[in-house]
Amino acid sequence: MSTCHNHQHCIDSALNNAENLCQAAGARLTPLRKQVLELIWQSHKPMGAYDLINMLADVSEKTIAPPTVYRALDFLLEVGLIHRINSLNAYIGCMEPSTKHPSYFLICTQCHTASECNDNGLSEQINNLSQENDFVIEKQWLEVLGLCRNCQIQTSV
Amino acid sequence: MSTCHNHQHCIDSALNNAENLCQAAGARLTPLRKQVLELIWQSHKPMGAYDLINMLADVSEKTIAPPTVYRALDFLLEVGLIHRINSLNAYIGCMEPSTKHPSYFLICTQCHTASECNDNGLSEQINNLSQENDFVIEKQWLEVLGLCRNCQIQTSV
DNA sequence: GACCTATTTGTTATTTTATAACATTTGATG
DNA sequence: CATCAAATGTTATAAAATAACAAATAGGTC
Repeated sequence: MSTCHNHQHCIDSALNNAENLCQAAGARLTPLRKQVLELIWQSHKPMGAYDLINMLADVSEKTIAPPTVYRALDFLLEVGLIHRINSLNAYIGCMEPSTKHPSYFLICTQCHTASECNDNGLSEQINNLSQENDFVIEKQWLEVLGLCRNCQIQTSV
Repeated sequence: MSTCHNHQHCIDSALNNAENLCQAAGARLTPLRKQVLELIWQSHKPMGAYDLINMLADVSEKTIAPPTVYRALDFLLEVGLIHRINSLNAYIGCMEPSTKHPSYFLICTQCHTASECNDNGLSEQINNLSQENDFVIEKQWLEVLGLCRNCQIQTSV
């Protein structure tokens, strides 16, 4: 991903965004939570909880137990700053945390990049489908696994 | 679910279907695999692997180790006789195993009934979205959590 | 600032879900 | 009936997540 955009800028803006959102919502983006969010934003690939634990241990020079990270993840999920990729047991930064929205992802099985696609047409279709079934939506996840543009090229060479 | 249809018929037809499909595909629906499929079809609720292990232990009077069940589940997933509900780490019988198709589910958070909805419009929408992103689909899952008709009524009383 | 309370984080142990590695059995085929 | 591949059994372990309780810390109130 660092090939096609300035990723440091990406991280910075995500963190700034997070600060603002939390402030507005009266939620506390503590150092730990911010650190976890920052680690998640290191890449555009979904990151496992235990990956984060290891990264935290590396950074902070003290071991971090699972509950610590899971609580930070729960907070970030709750506030909408990250999404969970269920098919991978992994977590990824939200591209548009300012508005609550469903979690739709295209996930490359080769390079593991996950790209969020907030598609209104798709949302409507799912809303309609739910209405037809008298079903009231609480949460929703779409996970599409496959090959991204880049990896199709690599693979076909 | 047993309230609105003859569930034994449901199970029977699923098992028959499975027999035929496996025969046609040259896949072996062994007694164990059939038994696991039958247990999964006991309800329209997603069933955990360890639930199945316990049920098998009850039925067969001998303990069944995890790998045994997971291998049966892998087989059934492979052939397309069941789906995995990633958000619940659980497995459920496929309603239309004769054709390969994506896994779209409405899952009630109250009664835990999961209903598969094979919607072409939705499929097309997702295909379009993928094409726009030059993404080649391998697998896909949609999981919508919420309240089914019945449970809305129960809840609002 | 001192005190109180709620929130957050630390810590230990355990649960839940899934797989690795190797042994044994079964079943189709020559 | 001998052989080989596929399926199942067995033991141990990995990976993901949570329960339960203790300690620390941030905000609000006097």
